[in-house]
Amino acid sequence: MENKDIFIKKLRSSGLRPTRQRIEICKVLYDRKKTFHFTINDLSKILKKKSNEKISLATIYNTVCAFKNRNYLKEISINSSKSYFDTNVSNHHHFFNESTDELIDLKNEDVGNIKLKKKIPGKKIKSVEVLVKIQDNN
Amino acid sequence: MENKDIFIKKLRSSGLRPTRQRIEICKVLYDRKKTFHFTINDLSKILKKKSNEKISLATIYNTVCAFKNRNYLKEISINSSKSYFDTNVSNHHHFFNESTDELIDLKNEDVGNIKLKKKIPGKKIKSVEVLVKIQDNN
DNA sequence: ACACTACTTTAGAATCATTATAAAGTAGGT
DNA sequence: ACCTACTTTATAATGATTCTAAAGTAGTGT
Ligand SMILES: [Mn+2]
Ligand SMILES: [Mn+2]
Ligand SMILES: [Zn+2]
Ligand SMILES: [Zn+2]
Repeated sequence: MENKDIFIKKLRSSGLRPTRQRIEICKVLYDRKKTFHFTINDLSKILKKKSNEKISLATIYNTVCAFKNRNYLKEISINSSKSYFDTNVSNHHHFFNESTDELIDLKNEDVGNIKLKKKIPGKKIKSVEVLVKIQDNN
Repeated sequence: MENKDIFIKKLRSSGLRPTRQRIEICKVLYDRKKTFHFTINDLSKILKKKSNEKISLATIYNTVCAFKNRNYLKEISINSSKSYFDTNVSNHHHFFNESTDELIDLKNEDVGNIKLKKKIPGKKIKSVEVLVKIQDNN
């Protein structure tokens, strides 16, 4: 399991000791090929299924928050009821399927280049992101 | 006060009786020239100052929610901690000033036309909105 | 104007996501 | 092995939002 070493590095560089629980969290987050979009509740349920450890919500929040601060995870705000996180930390755009509450990455090339014609003096731009809300054709 | 009649119509068409409290809420929301972006807490504080009535949070939530359902208000999700509402109910884009937690409208013409090159079969697009996060120059 | 009924207001409780607390457990250095 | 700082976890606290139910009010009809 060479990935484990990568996870340990991720944890250490986030200021966290590599513990059993945190390694399990890393496996769910990063042991996959595609981008993972999730809520804390999603992550918690997956951990309950896939891992033998019981991992408390406090530990999950703690680890996710540290990864977010270290820019190993990105937070996405879609609606007020809960927070989404994204293993794709680059600036990018999203579809949000309101029928399934599912987030889907949009590649930057799938969205024409966005040129802002308005500037605000004394302010710098931190990000420009597009959210496309979609629904099932009923 | 001809505006009062407009407020009464808004309320009735939202399925609400025009009460003292709801008229006060309407005044704060709609008796202004520019778009108003607010949180429930903002609105509550303004009502405490500008109005002699004491208006409970329950009434504020109730009224705002009815206006949102009737499309007299639009909800904007910026971060997970609280919900913003907008008296500009058209599809439009925003600056969000992270230094002040302030929302600012961007006109559609201030953002180049956005052409999506990716479609998702069986889904229809409900909205395409851009959020530009800005911060004070240090 | 009076009465009736359905809708409204409100204080307070309930809920839910998230954060904080603090006691018991563990990792890493010596 | 020992020490100490960091971690885990159950549990409590918080804060936004929603719910409840009792007291108040608006609209309708008389
Ligand atoms: Mn989910
Ligand atoms: Mn505000
Ligand atoms: Zn993404
Ligand atoms: Zn707006």
